[in-house]
Amino acid sequence: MRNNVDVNAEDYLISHGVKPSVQRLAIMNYLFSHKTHPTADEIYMSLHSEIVTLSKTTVYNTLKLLAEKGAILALGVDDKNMRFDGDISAHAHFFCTKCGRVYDFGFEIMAKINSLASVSAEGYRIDDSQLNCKGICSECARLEAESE
Amino acid sequence: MRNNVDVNAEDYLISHGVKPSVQRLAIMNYLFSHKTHPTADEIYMSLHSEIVTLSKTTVYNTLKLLAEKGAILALGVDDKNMRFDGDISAHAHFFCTKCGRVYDFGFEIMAKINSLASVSAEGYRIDDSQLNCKGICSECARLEAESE
DNA sequence: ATTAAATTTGTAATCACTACAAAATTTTCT
DNA sequence: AGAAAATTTTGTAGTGATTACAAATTTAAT
Repeated sequence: MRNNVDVNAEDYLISHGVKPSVQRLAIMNYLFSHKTHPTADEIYMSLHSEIVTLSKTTVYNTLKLLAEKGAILALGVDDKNMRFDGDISAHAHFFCTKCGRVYDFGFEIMAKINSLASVSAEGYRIDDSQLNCKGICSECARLEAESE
Repeated sequence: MRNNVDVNAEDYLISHGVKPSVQRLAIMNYLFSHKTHPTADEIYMSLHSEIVTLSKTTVYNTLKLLAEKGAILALGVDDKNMRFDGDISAHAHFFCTKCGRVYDFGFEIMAKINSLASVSAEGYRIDDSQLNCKGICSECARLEAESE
């Protein structure tokens, strides 16, 4: 399930209670094919060329809807922009404060966390659980080391 | 260490490499005595009465400085406002989407996560690690149940 | 005391995101 | 099919948290 390459976006939306439309399918497919955790603006910029009439408001509305329906993840790792992820399987995220890229990791760890009864045992009804990490990614660390 | 009631703010700042000042001490003490994970604006509003000359920019600057120095936590649980925490011990946060309150929990879980080698083993240099949860808190759930 | 360095302050700007209402599209009903 | 209702999309205008910046103030150094 980690790789939704062969998942049909139309069926996927329907199965999450979202009525498909040209715009919604385009956004969903974008998230399926771009594992970069894009911002709303990046999605808009990219889809704008193929759907000329697309509005930025629609992108925001759709992303909000998809997140509410549990079809995508709205990530809070980057405190400047919201980032979106078409992969809803349990995993953690790493935000590089140097290059701004968001990486997936910790699939095992998040599965373990979510399986822990104690997380939900404190009387709260948890709808969303995210493990967000920040720091310097390996590539940026290497570039930094080289330039010295 | 979970309760910094008896910690001297001046010593605390110095030990974190922050030169104390009237404003910095006031903000640090506010976070020590208010476990509500306040926003920058809430801190400003509250301290404004005792330090009349206080500027909102100073509050933002100070919070940023303290977070960079590791003296406080800048929380990304609430995607509208940044929340701040004077308790830097490893623990998770729960944001109630109904009332907006932020609760501490998962002290054991976060300690476990941070001790797991796999978290830092993927080549990234992790500086900050947060487990952020969202949902409905027990009080809001009770109020909702009563009104029905 | 003077000069330099660090800190604070206020205003103006930024920019991600949302509100809102009109326009366009899709669905429903007869 | 055709009209009416419901849904979706669009564009503009706004909001509000955060930052940029430069002047003013405070603190430290010579």
